Amino acid sequence: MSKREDIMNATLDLIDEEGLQSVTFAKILKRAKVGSGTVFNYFHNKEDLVNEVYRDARMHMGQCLLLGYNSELSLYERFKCLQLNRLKFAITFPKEFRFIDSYSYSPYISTELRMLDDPSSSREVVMSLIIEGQKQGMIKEMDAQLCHSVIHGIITAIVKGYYVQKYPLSEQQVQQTLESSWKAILV
Amino acid sequence: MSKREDIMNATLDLIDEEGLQSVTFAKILKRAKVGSGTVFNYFHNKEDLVNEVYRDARMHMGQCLLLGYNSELSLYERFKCLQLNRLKFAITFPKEFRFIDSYSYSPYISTELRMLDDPSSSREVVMSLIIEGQKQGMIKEMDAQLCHSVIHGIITAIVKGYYVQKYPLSEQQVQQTLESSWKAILV
Amino acid sequence: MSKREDIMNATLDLIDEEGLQSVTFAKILKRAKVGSGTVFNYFHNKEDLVNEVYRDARMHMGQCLLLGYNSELSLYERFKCLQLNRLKFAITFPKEFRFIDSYSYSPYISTELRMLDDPSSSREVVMSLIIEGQKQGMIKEMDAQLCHSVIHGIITAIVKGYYVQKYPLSEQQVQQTLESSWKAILV
Amino acid sequence: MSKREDIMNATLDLIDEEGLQSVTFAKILKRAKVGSGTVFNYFHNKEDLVNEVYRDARMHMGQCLLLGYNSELSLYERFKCLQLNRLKFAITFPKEFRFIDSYSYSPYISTELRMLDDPSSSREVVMSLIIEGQKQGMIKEMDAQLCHSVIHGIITAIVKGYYVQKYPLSEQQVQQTLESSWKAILV
DNA sequence: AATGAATGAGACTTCATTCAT
DNA sequence: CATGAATGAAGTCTCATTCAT
Repeated sequence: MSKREDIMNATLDLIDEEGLQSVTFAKILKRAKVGSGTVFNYFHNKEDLVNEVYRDARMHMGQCLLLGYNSELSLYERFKCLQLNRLKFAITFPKEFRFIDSYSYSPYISTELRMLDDPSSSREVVMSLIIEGQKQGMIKEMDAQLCHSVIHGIITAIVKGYYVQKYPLSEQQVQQTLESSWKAILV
Repeated sequence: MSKREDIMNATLDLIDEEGLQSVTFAKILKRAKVGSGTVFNYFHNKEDLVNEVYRDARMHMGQCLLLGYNSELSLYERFKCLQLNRLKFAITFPKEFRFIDSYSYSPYISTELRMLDDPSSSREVVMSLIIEGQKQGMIKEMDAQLCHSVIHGIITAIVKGYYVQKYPLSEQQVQQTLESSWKAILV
Repeated sequence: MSKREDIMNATLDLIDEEGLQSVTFAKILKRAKVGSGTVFNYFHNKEDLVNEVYRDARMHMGQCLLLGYNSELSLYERFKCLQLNRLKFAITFPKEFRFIDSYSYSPYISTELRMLDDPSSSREVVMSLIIEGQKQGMIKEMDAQLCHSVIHGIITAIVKGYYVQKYPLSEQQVQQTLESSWKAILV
Repeated sequence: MSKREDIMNATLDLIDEEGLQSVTFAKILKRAKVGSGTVFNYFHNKEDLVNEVYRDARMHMGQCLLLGYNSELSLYERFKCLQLNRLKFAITFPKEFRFIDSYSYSPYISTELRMLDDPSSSREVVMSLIIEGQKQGMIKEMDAQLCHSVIHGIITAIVKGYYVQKYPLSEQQVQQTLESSWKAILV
């Protein structure tokens, strides 16, 4: 693994463990096992490093959200695919998910990066799915953005509870969660 | 207003504006218009100050969440009351809400404080309401904590979208949100 | 003596001894006997500190250059006064003089400061004296700025030779220098 | 052109543009278009590189100062030749001249190098010319070194004014400058 | 109680230099 | 010879905290 990756991994780990505010170069260097100068051969400064880590996490999530998405499937199946992908991503890559969730609106993250759209723009996919459902009369006639917030918010809250071990997430509970989020926006 | 309050208000303002990580004493002192030594007459150190601000915010939210709660009302009305109270609090006191939402799991906030239960323990009220609904066969038989996460998550996501002006929150949209969260947990 | 003065004196000393480029805060702090933070209560950064030292030196020199200047005196006597004042300043305050001479065109010194005119603008006094002499037919008809460079250059070169002990500057040699510079610009 | 020369030229350019203190290897490497290791094949370290550049400049100036010098000519003509050579060198090779003038007494330049005598020792030529003139009763009886400082100082001051465009140096003004410096040391 | 000058640990960053390729 | 990734000593500067007034 390259030094650059070592540094980025160490940074993500530390952000997750101690919070962005308490991540120092000294800690990063020690964990990544590189000399202090090395970081600056790859990143212009600390903010740049953090932003690169953020960009990577966003790109990664963007890819995962659309895994196995098949526009031929029924509305409900597509909905479940997208919601499940998000849930799985959050569970499989908790550090990435938490970092994105916690710091997207931190002043440390540049505005342009925050606005970053996923590679294949999963956000757009979800939005158009909602609108399609509304046209079909299945999904409630409410602001599509609001709708999006509702279903996204459920997943986010669920995984956060899972992280702090308020409950496990068995197969059954995952299904219940998906159903809940589906029912929340039905007419 | 006392110096102590000046300091705490300035601190909350700055946390909301710039993020906890970039709040320095220098900025607090300037905004609160006090000398640097004064802070240490009221707070042991910076962590202590932040935790006091956090405690205040939590206490305040705890009070607001149960405003007008009447255990005589129907299950649905009680549910709406609690959800609406949370939504109103978030809209009326955005700085408090965001601070609590963003930093509850920051290492800066002491564990005991994070666990803090509201004065009249609104959390318990919500939980028992869920369990009561499940006994009556109205609310879906899923982990009560999970259920709680779902309805809480919807409110949180909605107000965050509102903060960044993805949509306004008209009376109608508020009602739609409450309905959504209710339907999300119905059998 | 105030800490601020301690710091400025230490800085001037070190610049003179080791050159601007090798002056570090560590050296300044040690010599001025102050803590590292103290400097930054008085100066915004290193460049600011150096510029303040430069400003002081320029102000000081400006005052010295016009000491005892009497516009009633004869042209030659006024000329000698000005030249002698510069020579004396250079001899009495070698650190200030060398600093000004060496670093006026260093990028470290801000442009505005470099352009700084002496309090009572000794430069203007010299220039008008030259022009007056030209009108009287005593001083050679050459560009007044060029004339000024000539007489200033002689003093500068002389004191630099004196600094490196190429020769002492006895009373007689001072007089010879003044005469030389006078003759250099006579018709 | 060899890499070695590329490096030395880049170094001189940068010293002139930004000052010795802010010249870094990174800048040199970029401008000279060589890898970082390459420098160390030619120069032991940074100080060594700078000293080599200085030596070259001094050697070059030494050669130029005696161009066309003819010991058969009259005292005044020889004087003018030497002074004019210095003036021309300064105008033709401003980077070399400024480097020598500014940093001869910098601690970066080794003492031995600073003392360096020109190949054909122009300094000695000027000095003996002065002494010869004094024996003939043409040049004022003052310390020969002082005398040397006077005429050298005039040229230095003139070209510095020219560099910052205080005035152009027309043929006439060059002649006036030479005359001035001659008159400055006449009896 | 209120102040703010002084402090120093520790943060970020630069840069000359090395060394394996 | 030529390269440039890696290095770490040393630099500048920040900031929470102390303490005499």
